[in-house]
Amino acid sequence: MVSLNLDREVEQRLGDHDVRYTRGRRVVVSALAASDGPRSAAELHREIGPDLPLSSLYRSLSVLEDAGVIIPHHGARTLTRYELAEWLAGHHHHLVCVECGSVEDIEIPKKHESRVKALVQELSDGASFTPLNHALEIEGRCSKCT
Amino acid sequence: MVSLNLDREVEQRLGDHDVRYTRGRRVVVSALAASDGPRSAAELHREIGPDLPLSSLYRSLSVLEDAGVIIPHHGARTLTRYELAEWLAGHHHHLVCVECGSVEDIEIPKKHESRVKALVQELSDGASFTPLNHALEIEGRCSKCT
DNA sequence: CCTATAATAAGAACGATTCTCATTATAAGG
DNA sequence: CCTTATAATGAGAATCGTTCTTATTATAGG
Ligand SMILES: [Mn+2]
Ligand SMILES: [Mn+2]
Ligand SMILES: [Zn+2]
Ligand SMILES: [Zn+2]
Repeated sequence: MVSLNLDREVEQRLGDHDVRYTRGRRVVVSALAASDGPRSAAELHREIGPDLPLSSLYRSLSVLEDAGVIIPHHGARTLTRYELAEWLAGHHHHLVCVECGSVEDIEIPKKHESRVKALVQELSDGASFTPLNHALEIEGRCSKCT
Repeated sequence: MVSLNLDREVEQRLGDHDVRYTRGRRVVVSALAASDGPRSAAELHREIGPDLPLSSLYRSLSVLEDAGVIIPHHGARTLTRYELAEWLAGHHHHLVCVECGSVEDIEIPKKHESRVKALVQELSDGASFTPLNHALEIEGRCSKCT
């Protein structure tokens, strides 16, 4: 899913935003690239380890979001999870478990995707709304929680 | 959108959960029934007025959620908005403005809805996921923010 | 090397939400 | 009507994720 030149592309993008691609930022991007779904600051901190303090992790997330490298996902109460932006990870949707709160990426076949896209455009037109993106979130129970 | 017997149905549901349909809870349900989209505690408090203290409002929201009368929506950072559950308000989707954060309800024609539903089922099957519901969130700019 | 600027890290501050607990309202029996 | 047990309320403290402040450290150029 993730480009082989991920670091190259992120470096480029951060350069365009006049910020450096530092160690802390690299490790965050790397952790998100290895995830099969969005991750919260706490989850990333657990995964990355205490070498990257929470305050620094939060600031890295903020910088990466401003640069458009990652995007926030708000599927759970009082918790923001992040994932690589779609220009890096590809367009996809989510399976959200109502039991354990986990969120997993899911891709949908192109033909279905184009149908959804057309529907989104049609609905937006009818509401004088300018669509930029759409998210299909499927809520239910994951295989572990069944 | 909302049943004419809303109060009747909510009263019934709360009774099944052994909680009373008190004044505070009624005013919250009424405010949500009058909204064209999900509302946060702060928004409801502004709308309802200071007669219902925030702490009571929050507890009313919690009780109503436990009873399945309202459901939380997590479209905005660090903020939970609530709306009437679908068995009361009907199934629908959302237009989310990335500029001002507002969220508006939108209904989609039945034929489209059934297509989406079929797609959701198909995707879930392929991931051994048990779907309970789905949410199509259209992100973009509302008419005010264009 | 120097120096200006950017990034980091520790902890304080903040805001939304939840909890605690003393007070008040309500329903059911007597 | 009273009584009494239970439920609900409201004020404020506590909590938790997140953001801000500020002193220190790292880095890119000159
Ligand atoms: Mn994702
Ligand atoms: Mn809605
Ligand atoms: Zn699960
Ligand atoms: Zn708007």
